[in-house]
Amino acid sequence: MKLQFKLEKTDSKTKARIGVITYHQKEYKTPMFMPVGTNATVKTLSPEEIKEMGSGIILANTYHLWLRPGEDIVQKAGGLHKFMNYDGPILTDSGGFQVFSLAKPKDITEEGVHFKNHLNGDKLFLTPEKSIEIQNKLGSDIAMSFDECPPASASYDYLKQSIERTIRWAKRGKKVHQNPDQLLFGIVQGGAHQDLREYSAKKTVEIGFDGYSIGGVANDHESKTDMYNAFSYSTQFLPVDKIRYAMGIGEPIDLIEGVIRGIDIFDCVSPTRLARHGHAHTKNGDINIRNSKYKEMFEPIEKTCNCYTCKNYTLAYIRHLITTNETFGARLLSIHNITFLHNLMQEIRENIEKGTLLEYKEQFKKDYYGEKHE
RNA sequence: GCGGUAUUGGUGAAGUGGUUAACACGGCAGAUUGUGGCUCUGUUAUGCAAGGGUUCGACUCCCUUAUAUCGCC
Repeated sequence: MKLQFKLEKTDSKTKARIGVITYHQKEYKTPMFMPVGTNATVKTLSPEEIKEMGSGIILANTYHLWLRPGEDIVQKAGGLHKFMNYDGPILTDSGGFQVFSLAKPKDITEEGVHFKNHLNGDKLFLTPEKSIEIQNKLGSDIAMSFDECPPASASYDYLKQSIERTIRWAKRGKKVHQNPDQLLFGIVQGGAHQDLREYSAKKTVEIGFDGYSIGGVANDHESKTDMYNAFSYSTQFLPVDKIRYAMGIGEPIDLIEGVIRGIDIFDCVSPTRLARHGHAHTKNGDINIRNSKYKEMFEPIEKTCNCYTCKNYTLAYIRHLITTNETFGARLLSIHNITFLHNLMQEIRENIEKGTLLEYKEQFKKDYYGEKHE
């Protein structure tokens, strides 16, 4: 049963959109934030908790599941949903980002990418066809094209030839894609260059995908301006009736700016990673719960927050769990951080409905960064 | 009671007459955007048990005291 997307509303003042994803009789609104579950689990959280937080799509990682337990085992289990007991929609990354982080430019060939298994150093070879085959077997609802994800600081010439190759890889991947219940998304690259983003977007749309991703952002300490421009340069050439997905974006302000530039869905490791490192999102900025000032604060992270963590646990207790390296602390903070982003997206949707998204953004920034910011 | 040995940050400790007392852990603080629960960065003893002495200069040598510990009567 394929996941469906329907565009419901477009903001008159910005490029923001509201849409509905239908999946097995359930509806999920966009703009949406997707938690990341690399190894077929959103780290420390159960599927019940994920659903209770209001998550829709979650992300799993092709590269990691390819290595362990292997796509054949997941297939034997009946696919990712059954394997991990999650009946909501699942999106799989293509492994392209691991190429970016594990391979050297010289290991990237026309045929595919040679790189080392990060677990044991074994030589690996991933191709567009292999990536799609793995994702077909995993049985995710949305598969990603296998792309190269060059850093934004790469030279114009490198980006240009990389985009050309990613487009050829996208065609190869689409050709072998054969899971009728699975959508396949193409990926737009091009760094911060307007013409390259335009070219990449148009060529990718020409191939024809079920949705489109913006890749190559927030991977190289590039400026916020460059990131936001990359969104704008890309989305303007994408079909309005298809999902636009900004890969790896999760800072609250980036979500708002992304939505304003026409993005529908985002994924990011940040809420769960920050949680493991003891950080919590709040309306008034992120906090490091290890800070000694929380030692005796017997109150929730945010009094107004409706999440399980804030309804039941105090800063002092969570700080204690984090400093003693107890996994329950990471779990409580993960619940809070993911809920925070889901609530943020809901407020974004409400403000698109009301036509007040830009005002909302200004207020959010004031609260989050303080009066002094900008 | 007599004799030996020891005492350096919150902790384990290095140093041995010569500029700012090594290193590690911990603490404090920061980083983290298509996940290696990893990692990285900064900071953390105005002082070497206490007091006195020798010396140009002492954590380092000497004396006294305190404490710990071992052995002997």
